[in-house]
Amino acid sequence: MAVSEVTKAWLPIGELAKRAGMAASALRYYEEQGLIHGGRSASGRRQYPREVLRRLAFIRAGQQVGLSLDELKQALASLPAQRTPTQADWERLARGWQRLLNERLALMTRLRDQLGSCIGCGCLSLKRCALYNPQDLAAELGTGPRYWLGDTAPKV
Amino acid sequence: MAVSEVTKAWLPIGELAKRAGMAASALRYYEEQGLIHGGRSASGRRQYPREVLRRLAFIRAGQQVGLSLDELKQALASLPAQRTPTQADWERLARGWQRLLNERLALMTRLRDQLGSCIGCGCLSLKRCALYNPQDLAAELGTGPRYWLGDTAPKV
DNA sequence: ATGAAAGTTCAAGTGAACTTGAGGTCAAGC
DNA sequence: GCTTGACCTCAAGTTCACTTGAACTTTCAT
Repeated sequence: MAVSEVTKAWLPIGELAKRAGMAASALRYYEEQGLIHGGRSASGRRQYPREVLRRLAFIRAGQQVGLSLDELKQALASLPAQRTPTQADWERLARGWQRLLNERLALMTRLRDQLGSCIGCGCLSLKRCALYNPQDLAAELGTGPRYWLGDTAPKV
Repeated sequence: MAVSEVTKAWLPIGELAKRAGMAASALRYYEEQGLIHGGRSASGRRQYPREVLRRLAFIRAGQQVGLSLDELKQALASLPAQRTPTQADWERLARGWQRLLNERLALMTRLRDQLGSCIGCGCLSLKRCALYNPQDLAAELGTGPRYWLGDTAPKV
């Protein structure tokens, strides 16, 4: 019989790290933070089901659009705890996410379009200037990561 | 004669902070980091020309799209040192920036569009999956801030 | 049987972007 | 003239998302 029986396919952390393109230390950190979960072998080594790869992909992509690990954790928490998430589960997640992505896209687009007419203009129309009045857009971001926007809103 | 002569309009740090919607401590930090510059009063207090407001707007907006202070500093360094930047100067900056914004927009758009068909699908086509293969897009981001993408690329 | 490779825990370090606090100075209004 | 508030410096603290290192164990190939 071949080396893999029915390929139970528990992934040790190093293997998972390689497949996900992340450092093992990061995965340990994620587990510690409750973003991913796995079992242990008899000798205490971490073992992950393949499903975790999808979680990691979700996490990575989420980070790319500026979500914090905490936000990602919230999102992932809505997945079923012990049964393997179905396609429908993931799609529900993705949908909520697309809304956020769309918002962020709108923010950036608006920023881009106003830049040319705004940044060099002397900004006579402060009321509608994306640069001087980012707070209305920023409000949507809520308690997100600091680097998306500081929490101080202009009083101007 | 009114209270403001020709309105020399040096802004003390508190005033600038209020107008920019940022904390004074942040402005001190920016100055320390060389992103903004100002003079001092006889008694050693910081004084900023109004032009600095524009720099701050630029900085804030840049942060919103994920640029680091270091990148912003580079961009701002291309402004004329002591003469007040002209409209043309700012527009040149804005143009280079729009390119970057466009790239980032493309990344996010692609991410959004692939999410629905990707995240719940089992991802048979790993080769063209935005979730599993973000590194080609990420490459453009260069040495940017960490939160845009870690530096590890998947080997998958 | 042995040594490398891969795993473990736990504490501490890193870098970005600030904030906070202590201790002190200066200017303006009453 | 005195208090209040805005400002100063400098050092240290904070959060996020990890990484690094030390000390130790387990697994695997030869």
